[in-house]
Amino acid sequence: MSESKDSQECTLAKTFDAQTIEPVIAELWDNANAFAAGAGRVEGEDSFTIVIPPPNVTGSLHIGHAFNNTLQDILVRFNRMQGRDVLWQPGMDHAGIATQMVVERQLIENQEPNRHALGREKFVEKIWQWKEQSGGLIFNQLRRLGASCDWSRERFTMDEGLSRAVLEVFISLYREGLIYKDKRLVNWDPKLLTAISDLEVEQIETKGNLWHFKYPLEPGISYQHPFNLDEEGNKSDWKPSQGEPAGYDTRDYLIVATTRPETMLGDTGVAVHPDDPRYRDLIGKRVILPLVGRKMPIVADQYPDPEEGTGAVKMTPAHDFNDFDVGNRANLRRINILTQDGNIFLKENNDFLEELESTHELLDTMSRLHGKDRFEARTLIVQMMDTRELLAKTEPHKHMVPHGDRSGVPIEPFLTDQWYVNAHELAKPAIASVREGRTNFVPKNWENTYFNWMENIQPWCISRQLWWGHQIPAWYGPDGEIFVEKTEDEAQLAADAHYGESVSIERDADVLDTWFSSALWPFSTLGWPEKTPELSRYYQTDVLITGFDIIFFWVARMMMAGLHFMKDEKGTPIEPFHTVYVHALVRDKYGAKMSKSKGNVVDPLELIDQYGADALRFTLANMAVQGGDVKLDPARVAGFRNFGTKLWNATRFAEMNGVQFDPQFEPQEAKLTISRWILAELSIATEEITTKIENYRFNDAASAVYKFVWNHFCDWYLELLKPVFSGEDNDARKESQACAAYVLADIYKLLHPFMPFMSEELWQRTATRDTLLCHARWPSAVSGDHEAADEINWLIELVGEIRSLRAEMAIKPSRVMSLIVTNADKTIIDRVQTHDAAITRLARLESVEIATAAPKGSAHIAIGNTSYFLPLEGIVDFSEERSRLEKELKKLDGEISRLDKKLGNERFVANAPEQVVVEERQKLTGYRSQKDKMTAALGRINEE
RNA sequence: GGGCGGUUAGCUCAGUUGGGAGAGCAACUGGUUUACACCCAGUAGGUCACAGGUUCGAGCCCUGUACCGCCCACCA
Repeated sequence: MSESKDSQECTLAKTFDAQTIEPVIAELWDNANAFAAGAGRVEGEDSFTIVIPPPNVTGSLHIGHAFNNTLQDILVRFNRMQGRDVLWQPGMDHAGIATQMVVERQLIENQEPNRHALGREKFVEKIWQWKEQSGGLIFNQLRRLGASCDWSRERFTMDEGLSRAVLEVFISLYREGLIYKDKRLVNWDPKLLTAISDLEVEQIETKGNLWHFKYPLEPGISYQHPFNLDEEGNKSDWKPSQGEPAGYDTRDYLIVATTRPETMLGDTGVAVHPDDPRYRDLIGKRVILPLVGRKMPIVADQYPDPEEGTGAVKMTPAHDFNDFDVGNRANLRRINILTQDGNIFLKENNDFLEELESTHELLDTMSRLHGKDRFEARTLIVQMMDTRELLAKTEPHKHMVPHGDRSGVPIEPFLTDQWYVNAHELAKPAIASVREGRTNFVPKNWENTYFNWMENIQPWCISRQLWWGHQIPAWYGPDGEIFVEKTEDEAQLAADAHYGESVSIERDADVLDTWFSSALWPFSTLGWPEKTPELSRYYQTDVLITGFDIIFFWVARMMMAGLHFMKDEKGTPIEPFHTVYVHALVRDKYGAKMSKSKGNVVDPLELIDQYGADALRFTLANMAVQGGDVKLDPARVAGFRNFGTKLWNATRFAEMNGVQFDPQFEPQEAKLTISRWILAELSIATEEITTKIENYRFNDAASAVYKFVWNHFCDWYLELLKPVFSGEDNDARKESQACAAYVLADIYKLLHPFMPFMSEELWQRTATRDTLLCHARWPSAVSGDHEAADEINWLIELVGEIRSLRAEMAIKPSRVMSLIVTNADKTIIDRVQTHDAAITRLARLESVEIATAAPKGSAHIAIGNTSYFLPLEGIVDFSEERSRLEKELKKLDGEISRLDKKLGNERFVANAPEQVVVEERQKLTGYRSQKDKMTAALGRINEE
């Protein structure tokens, strides 16, 4: 190549080496402090804030994080390029149970003393040490993904500042009566030895049995129990809905059913429905609890369903949530017969022993069952009941058993003192905000889920019997009086004042549920309760991006906390965010949930190693369809890596042809049709990408970039430029070089939110830039140029038709031939002349000639009113062309008759919008003219 | 039991206000052309789950059915 054509050596490698370059770019951003809040902003622009869903301090990056953070980063980078004052607030969650478990496990592995041996203070110290050394791994991984958080503002839920916020919130809510202490049943985890909230309980379907036990009535009491007879004359159960029973048995016992025999030791009654005719006369009478000998009342309650089971239900108020409620209404005793770790507890259990006679049977029961594990006790009790002929029936039974989501063991409803938040009260404004559109869910249907939960919300149990977390700021006086204060000193003062003397107080040992501090995240991270500049600038945050699995855990609670504590000058509550974008969970390529046990986990870091962060991000963005699951097939990541390579090579090609950024270039002044065309296409793409990101249509935005780069820019624009670059027209070449550079620069910008590394690298390498790409101004769309578009679209269609025809006719690619154009008007003649070089090159022709008559022995193409012929004589068999034309004609006939019918339908013409009718008419005219030409061509072939 | 979502090409999925269905991958045919084989050109492939209804017109709206998935729920 000669110097005069500005050609130069290419400085880019053949492919983008993500492994090497991504870290370099990351460092470039780091050194420039490129993601600090407000970096790159334009004076006067609004702020844009996202708080990261804080990952667990124990966590490492899984594919869900990668997805979630990719979407956040797209929005953040997009807004930063819009010139907004952007803050992406990063941070981590102390993750109470999870972290404590990790460190405890580590102690075991290192054969160090366990936490009880260490004591609370030392153990917590160990966790802090662990956090400093091993915690927060995930942040480096997020950096590798390209997450543009303001890392200098990293927060931790156990930070001093955030802990102050927790303290403030707890104390305020306590003083307002919205936090209180209560003794009621909680979900108790017998393995982790702590209470957990309803949300941390997972219902798992389990195969079990329904055991039917006979509970004898007090001596001397009996009743008539109805029965039915089946066809074979056997007795069967009778239900109140079945009319008259076949007969009655005299019974001196009741039959109750249970899935949990081990809890019967804590039974304190039997409940029946007040209207159940079978038991009406027994209400107020007593039964005797087998194995124990406790005399328990038969009580009436609405809870038992006469149509279910036997209609009589044993009551264990201390070990079952329903029974607890019934017990409250019927005034039944609560007897706890389990220890914290789920063993039977009878000896020296005063609740249990109260009112019992010390019979031989009781002593036997106690010696056989005391201290036994709850499941072992279940088997034993069934055996003991069977031995006494009190086991009426054993039915296999599938039911949902609550399990602790962390420990995986069945949870135990357990009677303890715990702290609760009055969620019902706090939920009211949170519901109203969404109801009234001040906070919006995207997609909107998640609002139903939100309402459904919020409207049925239960008191939130916030105390945990753990050591890692925010210790509850409550102290107890000698008689149990509670003093909630910020510090021990203040509590001491309050206590002394209360008692009128100096007393010793003791702090509540429990810590708060981790989600309690997470609920404050959107304002605690900004410095609240201090009135910081950040708080006023960045709160309310803009959009929260999260998976649907934590709407309840987190979104709902942030709404409650934010609305309660954040107010404007007029005292109007401010929502923590105006939009909640809820994305799907990432599943494997078969749609199954990823889990370690299934072995189908896709490790995002492996994908990054293999294909680069950009490729992974682009894949995830492409799959972020609103509503659907995301099924990730690693093969797709390879495909999008290829997309990156394509652009990389397009840049290489441009560079090799002297394409250089020219600040003088004004797109409005472009003269060449191809320039005006690609600029118009660029504008359309810009408009679409912008709108789609603004509407959280990440997949549409990504595919719009993809299409523009690959199908418009590479497939056509660069191909069309090849003859220009090698041609003699210096002005045309110069404009093309400047125009290509201009378009490329915009491509880098448009691509940047999706593929930040490669786009930044190309941006930096293709010109001397006065800014980082991540701070460059987002392009704006300008109006299109229809004339140029028509012309190039004609060109594309023509070349496409010729290519198809050549392939169908099996004409060798190496064979060049002429194209004969007939029936061309001035416009077409001009176009043919202008694009002669491009057409011959792209369609592999020798020349393009204007003629007045169709040449002999040629294949025919009709576009608009013009005919194009490829001479085939001596090249192919004409029967090929004949059958091709016949096939085309058949297709056209189909279309024509369809349109004829449609347009012949008066009601269509009358009712359809004017524009649709016009379009259909135009289509019909087009097909007809094409048909005419095809018919003529066929006629010629048949003559020859 | 309640609620939500899905069913479109061999596979994975798009299809935003109703005007005869698209992409990527896979398949098939061909290809050393000023970048790119992680490429280029071309081809084939669909009763849009089923049945009704509304409409001039339905993948899209309505009703029902079947199958699949998820969430919530106190069935002893």
